[in-house]
Amino acid sequence: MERTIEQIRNKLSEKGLKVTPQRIAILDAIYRIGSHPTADIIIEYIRRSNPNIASGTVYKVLDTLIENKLVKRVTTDRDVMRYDGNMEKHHHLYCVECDVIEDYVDDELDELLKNYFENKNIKGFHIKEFVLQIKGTFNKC
Amino acid sequence: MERTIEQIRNKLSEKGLKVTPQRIAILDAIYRIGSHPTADIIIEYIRRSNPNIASGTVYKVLDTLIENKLVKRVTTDRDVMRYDGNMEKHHHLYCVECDVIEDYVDDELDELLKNYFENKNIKGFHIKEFVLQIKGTFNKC
DNA sequence: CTCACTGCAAAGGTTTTGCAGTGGG
DNA sequence: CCCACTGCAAAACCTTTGCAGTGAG
Repeated sequence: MERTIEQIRNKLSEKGLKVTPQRIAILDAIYRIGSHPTADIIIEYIRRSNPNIASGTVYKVLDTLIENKLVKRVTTDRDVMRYDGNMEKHHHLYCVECDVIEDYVDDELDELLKNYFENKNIKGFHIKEFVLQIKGTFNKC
Repeated sequence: MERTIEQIRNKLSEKGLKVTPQRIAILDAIYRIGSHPTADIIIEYIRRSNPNIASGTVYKVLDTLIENKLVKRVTTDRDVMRYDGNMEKHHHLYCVECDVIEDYVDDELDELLKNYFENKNIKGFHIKEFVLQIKGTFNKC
C-alpha cells in the first residue's frame, strides 16, 4: 500500500474528492498510527502539528473516507469506533489484554472459508463477506 | 438453553449473584427478544411490565451479567452495543440491509478453523477464540 | 467564482457515576 | 441485619448537526 503525501493526494482525487489539508492529515495519521486508532487518537495525533483541526471535521472526513472506500470501520465489542486504512482483504488479531488490533492477511484462509460456505448454502441468506476476529493474547502481554 | 424463570434464578445464584427482580427481568428480556437487542430495546421491553426500572440499573446489570459470563456483547461496526444471551459457541449472520443479527451454529466450521490455525501458528500470538461475522443479506430484504 | 469543505459550538444519544434508600440472603 | 443492589439524576463521552466563513478546483 502506497502512502506518501503525493499518493494520498492521488487517492483522494481519484475518488473525486477535494484534496484538503485536513483530509490529507487524517489519512496520513491513520496510515502512520497504524494500530486501528479511534477518532480521538487521530485528532490528538493531528493536533500536534495542526492544532486548529476541529473534531467535527475529523468525524465528517472519516465518514467521507468510509463512503469512498479509503477507510473501513473496525468492528469491536466496545462502544468506541476504530478505523482501518488497509483496504486489502484481511482479518484482525485482537489482543484481549491490551486492546491492540493487528492486521492478519491470509489468502489461503479466505479461500478455505469461501469454499466451505459455497457448499454450505445457508438457507435464506446470501453471503457477501466474511470478517474473522482472531481473539487471544500477544506474547508480550 | 434453558430459560424459564426458575432456570434464570438458578443461573444467577450459581454465579453467586443476588437474585433480584431486575436481574431476572433483564435476562428474561434478552432471551425472549432473541434478536441481540440494544440496551434501549431491553429497557423498553421491561418497562411494559415494570415501568420503574432505571436505565442505569440495566447497564449495571448487563455489565454484571457479562462479567459472570451469562451474557456476551455482540461485535458490530456501529456505536450502539448489542447483547447476546446465547453462551454456546456460535457465530453470527449480519444483514447489511436491515441490521438483523442471527445466530449461526456450526461445529464443523469451528473444527475446520481450529485445525487450520493449529498448523498455522501465528508468531507472537496465542489464539483463544474465533468470532466469524458472516455479512450479507436475508432473502426477505 | 462557486460550492464543497472546515471550524466552532451546541445538541443528541448512549453509557457511566454518585449517592441515598431498599431488599435479598 | 448488612451489604449489595436499585432508582434517580447528573455527568461524562462519543458522535452528529447547523451555520457562517473559507479555500480548492
